[in-house]
Amino acid sequence: MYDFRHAEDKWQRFWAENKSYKATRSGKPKFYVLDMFPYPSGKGLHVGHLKGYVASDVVARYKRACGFEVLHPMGWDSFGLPTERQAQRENTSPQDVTKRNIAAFREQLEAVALSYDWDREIATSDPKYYRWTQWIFSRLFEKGLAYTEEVTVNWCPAMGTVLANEEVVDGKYVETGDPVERRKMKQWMLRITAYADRLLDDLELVDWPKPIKRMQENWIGRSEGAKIKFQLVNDDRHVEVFSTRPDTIFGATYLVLAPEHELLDEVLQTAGLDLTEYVETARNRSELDRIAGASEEKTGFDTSLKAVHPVTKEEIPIWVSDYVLGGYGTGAVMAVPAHDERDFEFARTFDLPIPTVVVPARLFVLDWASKHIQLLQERSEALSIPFGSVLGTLIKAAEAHDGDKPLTQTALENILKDLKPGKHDSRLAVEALGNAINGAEAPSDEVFKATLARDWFGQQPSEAFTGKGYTVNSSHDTLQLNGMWTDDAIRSTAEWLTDAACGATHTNYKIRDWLFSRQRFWGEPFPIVLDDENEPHLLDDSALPVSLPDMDYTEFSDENMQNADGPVTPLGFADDDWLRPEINGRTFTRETNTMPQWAGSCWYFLRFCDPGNSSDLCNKDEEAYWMPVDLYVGGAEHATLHLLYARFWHKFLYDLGVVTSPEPFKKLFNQGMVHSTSYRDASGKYYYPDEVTKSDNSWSVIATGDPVSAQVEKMSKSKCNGVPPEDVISEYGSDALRLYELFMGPIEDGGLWDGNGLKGTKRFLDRLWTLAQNKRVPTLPLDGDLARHTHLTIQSVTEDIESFNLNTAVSAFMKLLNDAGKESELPDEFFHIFARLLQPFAPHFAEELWQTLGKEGSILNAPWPEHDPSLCEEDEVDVVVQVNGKKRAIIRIAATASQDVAETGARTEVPMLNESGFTARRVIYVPGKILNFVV
RNA sequence: GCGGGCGUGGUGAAAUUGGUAAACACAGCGGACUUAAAAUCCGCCGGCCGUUUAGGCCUUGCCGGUUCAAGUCCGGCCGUCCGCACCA
Repeated sequence: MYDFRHAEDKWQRFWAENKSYKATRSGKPKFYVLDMFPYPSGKGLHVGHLKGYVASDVVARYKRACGFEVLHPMGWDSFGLPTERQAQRENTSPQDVTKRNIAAFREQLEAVALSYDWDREIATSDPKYYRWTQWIFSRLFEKGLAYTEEVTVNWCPAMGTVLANEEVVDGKYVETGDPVERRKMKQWMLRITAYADRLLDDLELVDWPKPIKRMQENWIGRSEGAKIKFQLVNDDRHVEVFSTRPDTIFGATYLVLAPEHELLDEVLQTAGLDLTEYVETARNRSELDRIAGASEEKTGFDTSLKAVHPVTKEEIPIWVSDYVLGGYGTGAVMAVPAHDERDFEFARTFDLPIPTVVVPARLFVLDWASKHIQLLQERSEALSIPFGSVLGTLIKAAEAHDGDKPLTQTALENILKDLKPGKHDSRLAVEALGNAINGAEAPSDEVFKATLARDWFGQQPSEAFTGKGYTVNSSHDTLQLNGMWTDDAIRSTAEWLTDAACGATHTNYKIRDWLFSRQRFWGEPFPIVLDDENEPHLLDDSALPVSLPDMDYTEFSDENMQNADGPVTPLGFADDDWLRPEINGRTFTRETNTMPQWAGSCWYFLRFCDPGNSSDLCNKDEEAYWMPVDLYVGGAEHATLHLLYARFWHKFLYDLGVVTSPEPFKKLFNQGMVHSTSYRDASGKYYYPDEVTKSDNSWSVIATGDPVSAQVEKMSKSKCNGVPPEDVISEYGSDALRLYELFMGPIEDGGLWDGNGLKGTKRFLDRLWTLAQNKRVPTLPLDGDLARHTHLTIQSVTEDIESFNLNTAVSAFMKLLNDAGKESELPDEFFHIFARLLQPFAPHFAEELWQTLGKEGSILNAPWPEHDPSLCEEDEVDVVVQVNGKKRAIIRIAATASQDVAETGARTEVPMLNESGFTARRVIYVPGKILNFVV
């Protein structure tokens, strides 16, 4: 039996003593494999966290064996609120808590034999590290990308701090679920919006999962449109609106202001009570309330202000409604009820007119058809289907064919030509048109006109049409849009607006600037001091790092953090020695906010290239050699947080010339969340698996007999379903754990943790070990089927690692072992290859096996095996014989056999092929795969 | 509501990218070894029909299409998960 405890002790010590994973800049090609570094919480790691770490470790080890210089580092994202809270609870300092948690985390990671270069270990809370975080902030400040502003912020009372937009989902703090309020406060902001375009466009440069890219695109939310000015009646001021559809300007029958709109401030002084109350309530509404209101009926008030329509010069009313957001665009919209769902609802609610100015392409088809009735009728007769069906199918096909582009006459003619009975699913269109046009008879021109009129002009539309189409009802003296396709109408309108000096094209973004300050202690202090007027001054670089002061942390009780004037920051309690520095004879007050947790992780991958540098954040040569990160592995939950922030800072550093690549992470992989069964009683209290028992299909608590429900949930300590790796390792060993983490399923799928599954991977190692002890014959050559299977395994495992399909790599090992188990003697060569293939997956085992084979030194020095293609080829192959696609037999013939040979072979196996009257209409032969007789 | 993904045995999952569906493993069942249990080894293991055998039919959420051939491609449903959400 393989003694995993002995092997783990021995080899972990060996690797540490020999610094086996040390990365040094060399002449070799480099490969940078990075894991998202963890936040060292007091709860420790569970097996779910390890899945991505093990997977990236396999790649790191494989790349080393392939001759790459591999950088595979690990560190700690160690600033953060939970540590601060833990320190309060334990009456100690965040520094002490951090130190302890890091030690515990590192011990857990080392037990899994992750091949990190520990000499490069960093922690974001180390002053030697955050000195450079502050340095980057200083550069941002100098370039005007960091600024303070009185803004409406997401204030989280439970956390006692403000939060970034990215940290708030559904009006709650994404980490804890605590509600978030809106509050006006002066805060530090980073101008990420200045990089919006590049953050969006450069997504093309990286090999990332599509969902993550899509999430970033949506978050940045670029939309092209125009800003349009509406002059106020009897007033020289104007309201500016943003619209992505300036082409619908003739359909704009009123304006709507957001409750936050500044024009209202004055109106409110004379307005009636109802309006005032509405605006005040909306302005103070919490995020949660506002979201809840989205599904309700639209509300609003007429402000009694009037604006002049820029084209028609008609007077239109100005309303206020909370469906218009103060923070997006200009905080005001021109309402086009016929072509915007929200405006439509609003107009319905308040009984405002809904004039149509765009009609869908369908109309064009009808219009064209009305002029080509002859042609349609011919097709109708040729296909012997009703005229209404031909037309309906034509419309359906035209829309499906090119829904977003204008239809051309040629396109319609082609579609008509391609029509076959039943070829297109046209039920809906046929139904509608069949009724309208009345069956097989070709309708008259009048019928068409009547149909068009009824559908688009005659009555109020039943819903907003928001797609592209043809512009109608949109011509006035100087601007004629009638008949234009939407894209052209947008262009024409924009030109007109520019000429008339009442608007211009404009690109708008959903992304806002990044709120960059927090009212917490355990974060990076800003390199900023404030003068008596509260104006910020940047400290000289020589003053860095601005270290956190020693403080009595127990003072940070929740009561102390609040007072009548609002929140107080912990650093505000620091002694004057720290808080009130004297610079050039003048006394300043330090900025007492700290940076958010995301700051440190924005650039840590750079520091790993040169972690000890005290004169630079990273040496230029080191950066140029190692960067960018070739493979980055971590959870998808950072899609619009860390991954966006880090790209922003990286681009800024690129502009400064500090880094040489525009994007930091070339290839990204998301590991899925591991789930396991959790047990919860009626009150919501969770129990550990060993506290509950199952009888008759229901679960109950052993101690009390209370019933509990069992469900599958994300693995986490708080749900008592997080499995600690040390428990698994002591029973099955580190290598069996590693193999199981990978064997569970694809990396990105997460999967369900099944303790029994570990038996399989442990059994695999034990059986291989036994084979090596009992059946090894050193002089035996590796040949025949075993040689073929072995080399095929080299090939498939290599491909699997390259494409990150590690679950199938493990199963390839098992198949090879099952095959080898049938032999009575096995050559050394077989084990040599097996050990090297296994090294990235089961490193302790591979070392131990290598040594058993009499090899000198560590297997880490052995090169990755290469497969011999000539050994992989087979002389004879299985070919499936089918009749009409149905499997009838499998024949074994020469791989190079001709079709004649194959057919002869098939006839001896499948009697029905020889029956009189059997004639194949066609025979399809795919050598090595299939022989199909079609009758 | 919008965007994206996913749906295959009792379970986790494979399937050379259109060519033998269910590899590999877990669980289960039967057997060997053992005083016994564990461990280990051997066999069976999608469904239906067939007493065993031989064999046959069906099967990748549902309906339809393309193809000699569909888990894979196309269209439409249903279910599920994730992200965004009154973004003009």
